[in-house]
Parts: sequence; C-alpha cells; structure tokens
Amino acid sequence: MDNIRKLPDAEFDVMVALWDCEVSPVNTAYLMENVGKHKGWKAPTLISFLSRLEEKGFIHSEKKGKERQYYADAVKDDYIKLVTIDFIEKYHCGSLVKMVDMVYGEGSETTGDLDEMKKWLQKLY
Amino acid sequence: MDNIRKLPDAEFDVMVALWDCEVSPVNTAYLMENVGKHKGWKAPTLISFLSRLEEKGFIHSEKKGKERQYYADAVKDDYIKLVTIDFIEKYHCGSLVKMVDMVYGEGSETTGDLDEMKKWLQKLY
DNA sequence: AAACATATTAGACAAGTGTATAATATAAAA
DNA sequence: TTTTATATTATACACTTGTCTAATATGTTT
Repeated sequence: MDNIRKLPDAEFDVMVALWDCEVSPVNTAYLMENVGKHKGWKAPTLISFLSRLEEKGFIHSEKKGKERQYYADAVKDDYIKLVTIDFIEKYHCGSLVKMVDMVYGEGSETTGDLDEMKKWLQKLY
Repeated sequence: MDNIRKLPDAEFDVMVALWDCEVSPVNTAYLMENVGKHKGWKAPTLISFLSRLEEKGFIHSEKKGKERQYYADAVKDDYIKLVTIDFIEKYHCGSLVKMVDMVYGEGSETTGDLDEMKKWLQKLY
C-alpha cells in the first residue's frame, strides 16, 4: 500500500466518481449512472474496473444481497498530489515555476489564470 | 500528426534523449550511451522504441552504412505543453491555481519554489 | 417452488507497452 | 574474398488496459 501506482484512465474515472459522491458506500447502479453510462460502458466493464481497483487496494467492497457496495479507501487529495508531484518531476524537472512558465509564459493567450495566481500568492504571504 | 498522442514512458525517455542532445542526427550508439545504458536496455529494445516513435511520427531516420541515424521531428516544448495542459485539465479541472494550491498550499514543506514563483509573476506584470 | 429479472462473476480478447532472442545485413579485417 | 564484428531487423512474449459475452447466482413474483 506504500507504492501508490498511477491508475489507468478508466480506473481513475471510476475513482473520481467514488470520491466525488457524498454517499458511501455506493452500488454499481449508482456508478453506472455517474460514470458508466457517460462513458458508454456495459455493467461488466465497470465492475471489471472496480475489481482491479480493489486488487490495487484503492477501494474495498461488500456483498449485500445480490448487489455489491463499494467504499473508497484511497484519499483523493493524497492521490492527486502524488500524481502531480510526479508529473512536475517528470516533465518540468521538478520545478513548478518552469512548468507555469512554459504553459502561461510570454506568448500565451491564457493569462486569466495568472491574476488568480497572484492573489493566491499574496494571500499566502 | 494532428493527434499528438501521449507517449508511453520508455518512448518519452528516448525522445528526451533525442531532444536534449545538441547534435542531430544521432545514431543508436549515442542513444544507448545516453538513455539505453542508464535504463539497462539491450540495443534491440532501444531500437524497438525508436521504430515505434517513427511510426507515430515523432521522429524519422535514415540508414547510413550499417547504422541508422535518427532525427527528432516533434518539438519538445510543444509536446510538453500539450501534455501539461492535458494534465491540469484532467487532475485539476483546468485550473493552474487549484493545482499549485494543492501541491504547495498550507501544510506543505516545499515552500521554496514559491518565492521564485512570486518573482516570476512580478517580472511578468 | 418455479419462473423471471437482474446483478455479478468468469473468462476472453485485441491493442498497447516493455523487453529480448535469434536471424540477417554490412562494413572492416585478414 | 573469407572471416569476423557488430548494427539492425524480425519476431516473440508476457503484462496491462479497455471491453465484452456467456454463465451463474440471488432476490422477487407467481
């Protein structure tokens, strides 16, 4: 459980659905409504991802009647933070500034976010 | 060439080696020195990645004698920028601020980078 | 209890990724 | 021109990921 693997896209999508619902546990029907349908998955496809997530230790489940209930174990922010730090390391030599500079520096149209960023920094100091 | 796929790790590592060397073209021997050896690859492994990169349109090559010379076609900054924007979209709702906040906000030890960030912002405005 | 509806499981399969062995070219040496 | 080195090619194979069909289990209606 120490080595938090990076999840493949589909499994991540399922996690997000699990993380973002207020209730817990949830059943397959709920998850079908919230991701499966959206993605065009058949039920077994969803369940397949859920099984893999369970094997990887991201969730656990309990059988209740003929249904199964799922509980998220991994913590969203922890996961995202990890993935983000890895990303910055891999693509921007671990430097946040390098990254921001590349995406929002000079000839970028997307300057809107920078005002917010400034505010954010000022609040912090 | 319109749909710039995200490269798998190993292929990305090869691209980095190609991008970061001043010379062009380079041969397999050079790349073995600079990534292959480091990663513990056998030559055919490296060449395999190179072939796949060529198929994907990231590089091209020419046979010269019994060797092959490789040229990077994709542009590093373009690629990284794309990947980065995708990343922020996927993990931080497209918001740079959200991302920075998650990684460097509040209870984070890693505040060093933020001074730099501030400087960077001031230079920009 | 039989029949029905439906959720889950088991298993399968193609494509992508990491990696290598054996076979084949081809330049250089003898 | 044979032999020798060595780079490249052709394959191959195991694992992961996305996805599903067919089989099975279980609750609900008759």
